[in-house]
Amino acid sequence: MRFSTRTRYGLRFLVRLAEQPKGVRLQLAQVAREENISPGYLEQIVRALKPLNILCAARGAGGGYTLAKSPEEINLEDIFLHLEGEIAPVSCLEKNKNCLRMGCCTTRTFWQKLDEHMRLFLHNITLQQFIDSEHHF
Amino acid sequence: MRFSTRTRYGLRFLVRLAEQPKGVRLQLAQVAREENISPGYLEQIVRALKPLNILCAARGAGGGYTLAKSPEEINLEDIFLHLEGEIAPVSCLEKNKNCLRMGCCTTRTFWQKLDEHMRLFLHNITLQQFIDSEHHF
DNA sequence: CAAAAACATAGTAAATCACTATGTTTTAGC
DNA sequence: GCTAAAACATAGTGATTTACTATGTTTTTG
Repeated sequence: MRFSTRTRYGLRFLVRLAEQPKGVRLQLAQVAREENISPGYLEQIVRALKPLNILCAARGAGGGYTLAKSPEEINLEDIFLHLEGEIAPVSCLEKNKNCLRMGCCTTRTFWQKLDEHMRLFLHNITLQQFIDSEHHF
Repeated sequence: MRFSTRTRYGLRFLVRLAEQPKGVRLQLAQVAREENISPGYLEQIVRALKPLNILCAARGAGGGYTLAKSPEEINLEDIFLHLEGEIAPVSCLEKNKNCLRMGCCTTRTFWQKLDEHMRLFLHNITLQQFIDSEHHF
């Protein structure tokens, strides 16, 4: 069970944005340099976050990114969902895939519980917790 | 975030053994047939469980496997550890690997918490819960 | 001693991962 | 308006991992 670099890098990018005072833009290339992440790769990752609508992008020279919401309104379940593709721990649980063993599988319910447990954990963590020393882990 | 077929198949094999009355042996090939798993692959998986010492193997004709402990003594954390290799959600947390960003990483503590959370969840689930309708998920 | 089962290692096709390369489009500043 | 800088976008690619298969050896029962 392992999360990809996509999720790790993406999260670090978002934490960087969350650390910024409201309205202050950060450029992707700069974050990539500071975080030691390949700029081209980070661009792909950030693009995957687009449909989530938590990013404000300014194009052109002097552009950059800000968060479209405040950090406490952004939870990790959503972020992980967009970066990992799906969080489901086993392929049997993916939607649009109905497992043949569904009726008889002794382990299916377990995997569902694990999935729920994971989602709940991630749902209750917001970007705010990464920057707030009070709620820091 | 996804668990491999190794873990899924291995778990199903162990649940099969747990379902059996105490002392009743099951043959790997039979389980593989009934669970629709490649026998050769299942052998590899079962071999990975060996160091855990939860299996009793009888070699030779008429041989097979039983559990070496009662199902409520076998928890999923141990099983997953042996089947997945390591449960750590990100490579930075693996032992014998000291991440360069360790001191400055804003997300490391989060990954540690996720790791602990996951382990605790798995630790509190035993094979018994898969066969017991009372404690069934 | 033959068959059946566990034990063991090596190889392999397919998929996934972690990028790189090569652009296009938009905007700020001169 | 032109140029540089930044976001936006797609395709390709080498390395690694996954999910097996193939080919045995060893042990035990009948």
